[in-house]
Amino acid sequence: MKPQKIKPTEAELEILQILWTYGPSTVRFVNDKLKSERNVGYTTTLKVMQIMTEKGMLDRYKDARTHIYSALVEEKATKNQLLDKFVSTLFGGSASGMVLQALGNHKCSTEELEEIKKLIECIEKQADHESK
Amino acid sequence: MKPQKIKPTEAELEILQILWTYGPSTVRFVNDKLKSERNVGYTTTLKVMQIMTEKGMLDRYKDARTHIYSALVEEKATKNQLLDKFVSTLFGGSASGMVLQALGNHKCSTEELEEIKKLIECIEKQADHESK
DNA sequence: AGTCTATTACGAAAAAAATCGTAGTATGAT
DNA sequence: ATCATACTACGATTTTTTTCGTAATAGACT
Repeated sequence: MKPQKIKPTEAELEILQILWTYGPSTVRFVNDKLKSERNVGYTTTLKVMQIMTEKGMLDRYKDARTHIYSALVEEKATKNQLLDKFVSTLFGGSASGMVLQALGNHKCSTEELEEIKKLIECIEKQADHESK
Repeated sequence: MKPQKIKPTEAELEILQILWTYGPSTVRFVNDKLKSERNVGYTTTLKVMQIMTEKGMLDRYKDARTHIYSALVEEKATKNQLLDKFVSTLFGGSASGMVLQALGNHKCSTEELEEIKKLIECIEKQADHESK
């Protein structure tokens, strides 16, 4: 089965991000989180989440008088797909090009940099093994 | 002067990418490039480029019977801004989180990995100096 | 001059996304 | 039972983006 094309809109992505971070939530909760960033009405958020449910991005169940929504699309897979697209549109498919620009412009802590280095070494070691 | 908010749409981004890569071009050229990816009519591309010109993203001058368009928005700055937004929407602002996921999932050549490592060491060295 | 061709201008339509008002419904409190 | 409250459902509107048809224009060719 081909991995379905996930193509959330901006608004949908914001909502997914909240559900991924905090787990299954009510519309009220999601809307409150959104409002800490920008102004958005309750029914707007509700509507978007209803549409997402129709599209199969979210699932929901009734709990007392409210609905609890949860993300059906998997966080890692979705982000990977978006990352892919981002890299291919903006960096001609070169992940390293994107990484170089990201590192050059964002402040990462020393710990974070160390973690990245560690991962690189790990990848290199693997490649080394495979080539034997 | 505040750096203007650049918010190209998908279609606009594709066009910018072509202009950044190949330099000032005609609509015909851009449309041909686009068509190698997906189907899009000539007047569609023309229209988008005209709108981009109105918005101040592109500039153009008349050459014989055609127009030559060029990007007014700077490549690096634009990509940085988009990267910023991407990181903040999808990775809670953690550039390293994004980098880790990117490296984990894209194949980078050994040379590319080395280049990234080099950059990291360079950044670390700088930080070290500054802290003295 | 008349015809062909490549391009631009203009406007409209279609499609996609975001927004919100209003009404209905159910629960809990008085 | 009545009222207040907190949701949901529904539909409509607005805004943004994409798309393209048609007509006007200007060289190039004969």
